[in-house]
Amino acid sequence: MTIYEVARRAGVSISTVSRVLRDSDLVTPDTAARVRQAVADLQFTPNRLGRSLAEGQHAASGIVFPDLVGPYYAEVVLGYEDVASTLGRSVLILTTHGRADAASAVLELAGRVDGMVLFGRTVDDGVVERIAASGLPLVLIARGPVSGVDTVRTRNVETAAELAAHLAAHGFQRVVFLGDPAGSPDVAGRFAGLTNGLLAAGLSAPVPVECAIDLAAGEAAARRLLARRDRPDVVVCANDEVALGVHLAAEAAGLRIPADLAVTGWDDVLAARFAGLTTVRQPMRELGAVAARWLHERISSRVTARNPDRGAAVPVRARRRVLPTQLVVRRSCGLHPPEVET
Amino acid sequence: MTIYEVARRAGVSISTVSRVLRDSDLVTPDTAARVRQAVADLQFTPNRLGRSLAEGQHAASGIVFPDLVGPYYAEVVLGYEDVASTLGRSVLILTTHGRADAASAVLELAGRVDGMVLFGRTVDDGVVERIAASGLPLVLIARGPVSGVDTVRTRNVETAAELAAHLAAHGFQRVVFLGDPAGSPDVAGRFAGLTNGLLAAGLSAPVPVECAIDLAAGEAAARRLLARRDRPDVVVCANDEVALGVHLAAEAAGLRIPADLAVTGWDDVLAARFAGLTTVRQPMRELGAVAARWLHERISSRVTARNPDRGAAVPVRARRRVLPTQLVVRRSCGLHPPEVET
DNA sequence: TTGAAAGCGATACCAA
DNA sequence: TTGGTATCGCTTTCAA
Repeated sequence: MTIYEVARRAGVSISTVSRVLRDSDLVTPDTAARVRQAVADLQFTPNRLGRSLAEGQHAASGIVFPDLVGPYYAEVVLGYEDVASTLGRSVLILTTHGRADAASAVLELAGRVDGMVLFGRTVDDGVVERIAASGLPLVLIARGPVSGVDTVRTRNVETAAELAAHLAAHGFQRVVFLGDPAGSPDVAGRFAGLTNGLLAAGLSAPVPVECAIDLAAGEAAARRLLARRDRPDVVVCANDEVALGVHLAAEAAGLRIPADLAVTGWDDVLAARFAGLTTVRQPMRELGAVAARWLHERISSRVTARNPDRGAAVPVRARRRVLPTQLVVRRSCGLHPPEVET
Repeated sequence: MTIYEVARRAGVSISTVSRVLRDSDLVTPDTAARVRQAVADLQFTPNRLGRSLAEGQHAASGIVFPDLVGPYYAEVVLGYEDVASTLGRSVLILTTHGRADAASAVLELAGRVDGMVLFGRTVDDGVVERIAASGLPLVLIARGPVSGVDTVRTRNVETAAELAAHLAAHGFQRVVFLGDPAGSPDVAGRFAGLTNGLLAAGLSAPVPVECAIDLAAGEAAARRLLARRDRPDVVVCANDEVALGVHLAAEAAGLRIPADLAVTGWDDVLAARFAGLTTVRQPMRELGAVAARWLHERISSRVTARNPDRGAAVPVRARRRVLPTQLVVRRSCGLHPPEVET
């Protein structure tokens, strides 16, 4: 079923059918009606490929995640999809799963979209630079900046320092950080902020214990940690799921939280509320929404052969935005109110 | 940057470049090397539109959700994306948000993919039938069957009846169901099973109280419910988020769970574990994974002009699969072990 | 083994 | 206001 059959049925040329389809006003109401009738009769839907090829536009954008496990990514997708679809763009998602061929998958995706959003821990900066150099509009989420590319992230360092101050006020001494700072910029920022905060409070730097970002890993790591003679006072976790894993391990070991062990997380997922977990709230949907909006602006202001110069008012230089985060104190970090010196 | 430039640089025709790109063995290793060199030099990536148009294949599939809020959908996407991308298909997602123009958005998506998965509560059967009639491979999730279309769902009725029996054994009398059976087939099944189970146990049918499927709605509904003189013994919720909302409302009202009020949910999200919520576990990832696999089979066995008859062994008749679910008893439904008669 | 050329299904320019 | 036709970038016969 193509535009040719519609044209034949309506007794017009394909040009006219195309015009009617695009709501051009260069068509007599009468002819337009005949064409529309034919379209309805044949239940015709124009083929996107033909259309996109001719227009030089996919009318789609992509978002690349390292992984899709847990509420964090789900919320980001949600915010992204919502905005992107409102802006008339289809959404393609891709998960790299830390696979070795992630780069080729991302490159392949790049060929299907008018622009894309890349999370940290998906592909390395070399790939990002290559794609950026190809002229494809790009927005980065939760990763270090790449020259010339917009970046959105959430505040890690400052809020982690705030958390550290809070913990210091509780009087904790032995602080362990559960997570892999080398694994992601977000985690690195949290670790750095925690370190800063503890040092500023006159305490020693936290001990980092490498741990993957999921409940099972947190639980396993905590099991080992809690069996040690020099059990920590408080375990600061890279995210809530790790913290919830610690929670389970502590429970299994017969330790009470926070009496025997304090725990903190990051993200403020739903479960954190019910576990009474002290954590940091991130505007996850907003992260996706901002990325979608920025990407759209970049795409629609792009100067191409077919789009000589619409001259939208988008800054040429790369934008950076850091969304605010908020410390959420619950019972897992100790009895309250502590004597916080502010 | 097109195949023509690569051809010119390598000193061959575009046919040859295309062959090399497709790894055809009709090319001399020598020529192939020259072409690959040119491809590398120019950092050439073939345009997907041209390719798809020529092949008559998108190499992509879509999945349509009513909404993306909460862990349930996130897990389904995860299972879906994982399988689809492994099978070499890009994934497009679309959320209808109950919008009025959902049908046109879905139809538009249909033009971008080789097949798609449709959740319940997205578009009505008329649209599904129309798309199916157009020949696009389809798989339905969590919705009533449509003639000729594969359907995957999870067990609702039987497990809800099992839950009912468990609650009856606890001795509860006044059972309220929080959720909208008319709103989705899943919820309808849960309500029906609950009713069956209670009646079978000699109790009266549950009272349905309409409520949207989210935490805030559950909390609000519970606030009203708990203020009433004839407060229920147990509130059976359409899903976990509603149940967690009830949890919060009960807490706020100074009621203890389960002593003053029992609550149950559905889905077994992470928070359920930490809230001690009795619920039903659903294989959500598996739901997405099965849908992705079935869709792929339908797509690849489709007989088209370009694919005369690969004759893959896919049944012609529509398949139906009901994935098993599992009752997870925790403390929110009462002190244990109750005297369950089995 | 390679190349020329005919599509694939739209859009849009240029004439009429 | 309409129609003819080149074009988008690639795949794939059909010849050579």
